[in-house]
Amino acid sequence: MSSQELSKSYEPHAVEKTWYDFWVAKNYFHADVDSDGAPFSIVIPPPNVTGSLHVGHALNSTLQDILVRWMRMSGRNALWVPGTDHAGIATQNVVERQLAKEHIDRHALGREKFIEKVWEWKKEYGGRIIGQLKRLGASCDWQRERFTMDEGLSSAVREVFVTLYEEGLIYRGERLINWCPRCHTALSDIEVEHEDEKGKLYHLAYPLSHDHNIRLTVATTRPETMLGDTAVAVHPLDPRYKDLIGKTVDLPLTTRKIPIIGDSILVDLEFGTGAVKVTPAHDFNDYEAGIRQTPPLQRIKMLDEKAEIVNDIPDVRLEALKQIAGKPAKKARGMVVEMLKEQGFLVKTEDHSHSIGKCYRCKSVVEPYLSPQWFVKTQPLAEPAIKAVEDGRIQFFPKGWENTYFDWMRNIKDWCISRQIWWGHRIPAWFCDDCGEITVSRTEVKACAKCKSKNIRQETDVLDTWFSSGLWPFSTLGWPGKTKELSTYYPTSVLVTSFDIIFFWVARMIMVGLHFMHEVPFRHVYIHALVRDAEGQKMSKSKGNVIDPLVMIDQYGTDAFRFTLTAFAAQGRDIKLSPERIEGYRNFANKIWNASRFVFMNLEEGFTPNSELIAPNTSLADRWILSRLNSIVKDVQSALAEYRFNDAASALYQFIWHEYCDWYLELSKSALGREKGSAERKATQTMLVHVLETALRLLHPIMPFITEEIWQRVPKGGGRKEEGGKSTIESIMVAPWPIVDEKMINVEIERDMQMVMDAILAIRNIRGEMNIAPSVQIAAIVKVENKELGEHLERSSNYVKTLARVKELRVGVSETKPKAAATGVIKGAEVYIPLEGVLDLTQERDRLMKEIAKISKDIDVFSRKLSNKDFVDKAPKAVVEKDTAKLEEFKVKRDKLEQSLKMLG
RNA sequence: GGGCGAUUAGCUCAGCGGGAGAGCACUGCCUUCACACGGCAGGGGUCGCAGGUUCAAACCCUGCAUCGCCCACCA
Repeated sequence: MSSQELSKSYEPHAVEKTWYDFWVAKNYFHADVDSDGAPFSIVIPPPNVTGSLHVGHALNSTLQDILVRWMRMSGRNALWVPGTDHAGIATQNVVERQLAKEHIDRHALGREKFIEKVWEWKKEYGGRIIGQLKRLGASCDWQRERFTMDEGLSSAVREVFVTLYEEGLIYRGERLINWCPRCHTALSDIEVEHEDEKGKLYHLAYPLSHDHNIRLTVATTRPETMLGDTAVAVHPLDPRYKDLIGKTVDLPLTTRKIPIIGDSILVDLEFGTGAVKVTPAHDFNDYEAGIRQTPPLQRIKMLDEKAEIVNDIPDVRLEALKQIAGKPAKKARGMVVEMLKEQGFLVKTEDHSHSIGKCYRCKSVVEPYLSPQWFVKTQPLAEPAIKAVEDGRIQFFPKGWENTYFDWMRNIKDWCISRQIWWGHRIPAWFCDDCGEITVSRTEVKACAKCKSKNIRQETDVLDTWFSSGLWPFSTLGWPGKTKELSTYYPTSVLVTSFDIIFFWVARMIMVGLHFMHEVPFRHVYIHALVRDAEGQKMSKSKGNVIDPLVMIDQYGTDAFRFTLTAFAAQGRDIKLSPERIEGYRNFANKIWNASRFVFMNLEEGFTPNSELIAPNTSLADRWILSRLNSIVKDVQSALAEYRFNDAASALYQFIWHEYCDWYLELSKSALGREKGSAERKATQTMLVHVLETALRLLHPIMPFITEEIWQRVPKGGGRKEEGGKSTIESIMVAPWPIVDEKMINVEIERDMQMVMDAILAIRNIRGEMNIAPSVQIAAIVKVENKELGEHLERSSNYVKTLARVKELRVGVSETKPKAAATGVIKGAEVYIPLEGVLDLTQERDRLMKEIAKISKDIDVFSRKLSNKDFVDKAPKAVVEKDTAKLEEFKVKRDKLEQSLKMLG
């Protein structure tokens, strides 16, 4: 492992694939149910098969990988289950589009053939995202990869469906649902996105049946549905209209008379005209009002499943309807408005902005549509699910998301689970054409359960894709079988996901998991941020601001990319990502690389670290870096345990760069300069290796590749015994996680080291301010307050000489300031630099005056504070004492500075 | 309409009761034998606004403003 083998900068692409293949070959990612160690398990939020890796996946997977690698190193039986989701509508759309390019229509192809095509597509492209996860370094157990339409998962789906049906928690019924006219399917409430849009508010005049001279004006944004009106509602207390309740109006364009009803929920006295047309088959509020009324209102269907106007409305003047039949809703609107206008029923039109529901997959405007669908009765499932979070069996991180969860769960509505598409789990229900009975079964049905007729056909609808992903935490572990995987890894330890699927997925997993497993699906839910572009915009293809993770990986390396995501993964805040931000961490990777190069360069051939030398009785620098290292071990550990990924990352960054590299490596140079084989050199070499090796292990979960690449070159044998015999370990991935050694954390050592650092900084500061060239060696004189400090500094004079480029250092209690000298003041001492030769009196005077001004400000602040009686009386004693001491310190410092100024003349 | 979050150095953000911090950017010096993807030194902020609590407020409370997100049936 000679240093020549290491290039001058880290080249990620040369090593990433090699190590990933190595890990796979060694089977390190595989979790064995029989292995020792407390189980730790995560199931991946299965990405859509249609997807390719975007930054959201990259963040999500990086965080999971960090947890899994960390836990695996910590000796846990760690499992990360990967897989993909069949993503019903999304995938069907993709394949449809692909077929359209070949001028093939799915209806012409037929259901069976089309599904075959989708499978073919899945086989060819469905694995793409998995390959991309591997480039990211994800240590998933690929032997356990699952797909929501695998045989096993499909039987889990069927088991859950049938059981819920038998329990009366799944029912079929005609309800008003959200219909996407483009996808030709029902959607659940949360699959509808509401967007504000500018539209028109049309005022229509409906003549009273008993007196056509009096007309009731209603306001509507959707005039085309007026043909389906079955009532006009007014507020029962409205003095304008209350006497009309019970009378009827003649519905324009039709021959129908519809009642005027009173409904205080539907009608807002303040809005519009105070009178509302009621169309129960095409509006959710009207639908509710229709049920609420006694007797319930008729529901007249205007639209068919294509959201086209249909011709089955009773009692309508055919000429009006004939014209618009078969037209899409939007087109019909214009035509109906035109007709109303011609016949004098349109009073006025005004601009109006309101929110419009759109399909979350294709952004088409959804239509409320009355049709027979399958539903899950959610309330009985929601109650235990709410309780599980209330009593802490499931904890959200950050906790604030629990409120979001509660809000939704406490107002949950039945879940429409049927979709009128082809790709997905076909609902296991059979309709009897003879007696109308519905037979629901776990197995293929041949005859009607009631009349035994063979004249049956299976439901053509499939299930909402979220139905199967809701079972993911246990279906992937072999349920409904009673597998060892289930008993070992369920409940899973933590779910890592983003907030936008709390309702879609998290809530449903909790409901279904509790119902079927009688145990929560996961103990923790970590909700991470959304990744946005540098301006805080959501990334989208149309905006062209998408950052492709694979491009970033190509450009900066996987580790730099992962570290960036981790460093920005603060709880409760979105991540604004830009390439420049990744560049900074690419530099960090390079820094680690070069620090390692330095260490290796300074080891003799065949060097073996001697763990005996890692003891608290070596040099100050050694003891200091050990103390710092152990603090960091502690910090990283607790940060990860609390999902403070950014804190773990910045602690490591700070330690490795600014403590290990900036100080320790520099400090080690004097010891390394000793003759080969000397005790001091050997101890320092051991320490360099030990700290590097430990830091690599701490960093490995975040930066798996570079840490492995370097770790493989680190001479082993120097680790602490309780961390196991590292020399036999083949990979950092399976090396033990560092354990903090509290004894090594030593505040006195850190304080002593601080004094040395302060002295060095003071001298460097003078050099910088006075513009003394680095090549110029200077003399330094330190006047210390007491003998102990003097001895201490004396012992560390090598450090000061090397790091501050001092050729001669004098330390003593009775040292005095030479005539033309610059002064630096540190705690417990004064530093003088004789300025003969380079002296610039004016500059030095300026510097001193600036410093005096600064410290005078501090003194002011503290004097004022301490002369405040209330403060002295009421503040804690320790605080007052601390501040008093500080004030004294400042005053002494100022006196010294003033003295120096005087001496400069 | 309800809820949540944000507002701190030019930018991105940490800090969440006791002397305002980091990274990037900026300025000066340095091709010092690990690293110029570097080193050393430095400049820069009345912590969104207005009140209040407190001996003490970036931090707690109230209100306001701006931005972002989520939820909700406003015809």
